[in-house]
Amino acid sequence: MDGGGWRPVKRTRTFEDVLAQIERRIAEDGLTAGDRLPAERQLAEQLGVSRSSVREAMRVLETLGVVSSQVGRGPDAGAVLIARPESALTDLLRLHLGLASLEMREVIDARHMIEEWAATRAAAVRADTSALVSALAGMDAAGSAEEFVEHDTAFHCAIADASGNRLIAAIMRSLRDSMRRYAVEAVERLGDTSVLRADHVRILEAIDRGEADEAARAVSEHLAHAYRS
Amino acid sequence: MDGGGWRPVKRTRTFEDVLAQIERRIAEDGLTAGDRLPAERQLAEQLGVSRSSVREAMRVLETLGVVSSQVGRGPDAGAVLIARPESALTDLLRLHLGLASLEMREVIDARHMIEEWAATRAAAVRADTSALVSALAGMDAAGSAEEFVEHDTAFHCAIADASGNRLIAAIMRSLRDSMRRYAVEAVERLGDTSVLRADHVRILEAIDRGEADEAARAVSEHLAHAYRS
DNA sequence: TCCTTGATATGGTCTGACCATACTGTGGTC
DNA sequence: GACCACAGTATGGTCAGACCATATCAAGGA
Repeated sequence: MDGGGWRPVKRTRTFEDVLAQIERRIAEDGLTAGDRLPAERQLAEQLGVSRSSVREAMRVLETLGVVSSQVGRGPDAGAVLIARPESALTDLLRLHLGLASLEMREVIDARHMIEEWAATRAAAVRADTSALVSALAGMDAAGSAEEFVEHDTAFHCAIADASGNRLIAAIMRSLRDSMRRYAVEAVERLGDTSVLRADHVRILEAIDRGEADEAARAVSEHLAHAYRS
Repeated sequence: MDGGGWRPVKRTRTFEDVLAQIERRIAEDGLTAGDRLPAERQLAEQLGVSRSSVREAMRVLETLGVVSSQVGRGPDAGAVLIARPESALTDLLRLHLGLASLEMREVIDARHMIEEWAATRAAAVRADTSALVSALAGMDAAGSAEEFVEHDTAFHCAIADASGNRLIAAIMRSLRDSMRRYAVEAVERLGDTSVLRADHVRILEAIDRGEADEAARAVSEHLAHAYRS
């Protein structure tokens, strides 16, 4: 038994303290993307820790898509706050797919879920579809499966963007990133992409007309065409 | 102009090299959750880098929910591969909400999307609902809003689990984590939780009977009851 | 006015040391 | 033989200090 005696046991690692302090500062000072954090050496001195601990905290923040570090001197140098959740999600998916703690099937299904939801929502809010139109043009001009997939990805991510939900759009982008190779193989297997192009037009028109149910149906059937299995 | 001359410019940081090497090793050796990585000092020597760089790489992997480091000696010590995408997603959401690069509205909507999809899927596959039943019992016994939300979260996460998609289940858990305070306030504002309880039973029964559409409807109406706005 | 050049602040990396922790093995004790 | 105390050791966690590469800035000269 401790008998009530208490001594200050260190339970959190130093870099976790640094993380908490930075997070607190972000909340209290209302920092947002574009603002700068103090330099590593300065932060270390302020918090009374070594620069190594500060650096480990910075790696965490960088991994989560919250800061970006630039070397050199000047207004753009140092640690700047950013808002790139995609990068973290992409790394997350890639590593967990590699670890076999996720299967491509699950990624595909999640993508299906998001896309149907986003198309419904985009149609409901009569979203601007100019980004979808230019992605369509890109696909028409594509000369290889890789190029086609590139613009196809842009088209489908534009649907997610059009939903107006940045979180879901970020997840969508990461999912597509993880599926990249898979998508290219699917297109190569398919050979003729005219069916996919027709699907895209149908989706686009449904969103333009604000027909939410038709948009969802069109997306669902399109994905069935693209990844029939 | 470079005139075609080429000199070996260092474009990636050392810890990124380490990350790539570890990722490669995971892929080539087919490592999965539970396997151990070499010790930091050993890894540093193998890769010809300093221990600091190895440590920064470990922080990244830890942030992404891929490794867990234990001090001491023995079979459980060192860096062990794990599969906890939730922790990364939870940190991601918390920080981006703090940075105002995400709004609670977007989190709520994402949660709505997932839950409807998961309920549909759970009903379609006639998933086991025993976890839902025990969460229901927990809610009946709850004495405070916090306690109620705790078991409510368990109930809704169990639906996501029942969908059979680990990625979507992990996202669901992180979303609920981020919404925790918000959910407690919603329940306190509501006062009487009998409507929510009835909704839960309706959802449970729909899933049990395999009625996918009814399950989705029940979830949708339940969320409207819980977060009417 | 423009360019050169040195000063400087920044992140990136390395070395080497020390600490706290937790297992491992050894040896003594009953 | 069974048990326990204790030294040994491998692990991550932290620190201090140094050096490098890079990018800007400021001073000075052409």
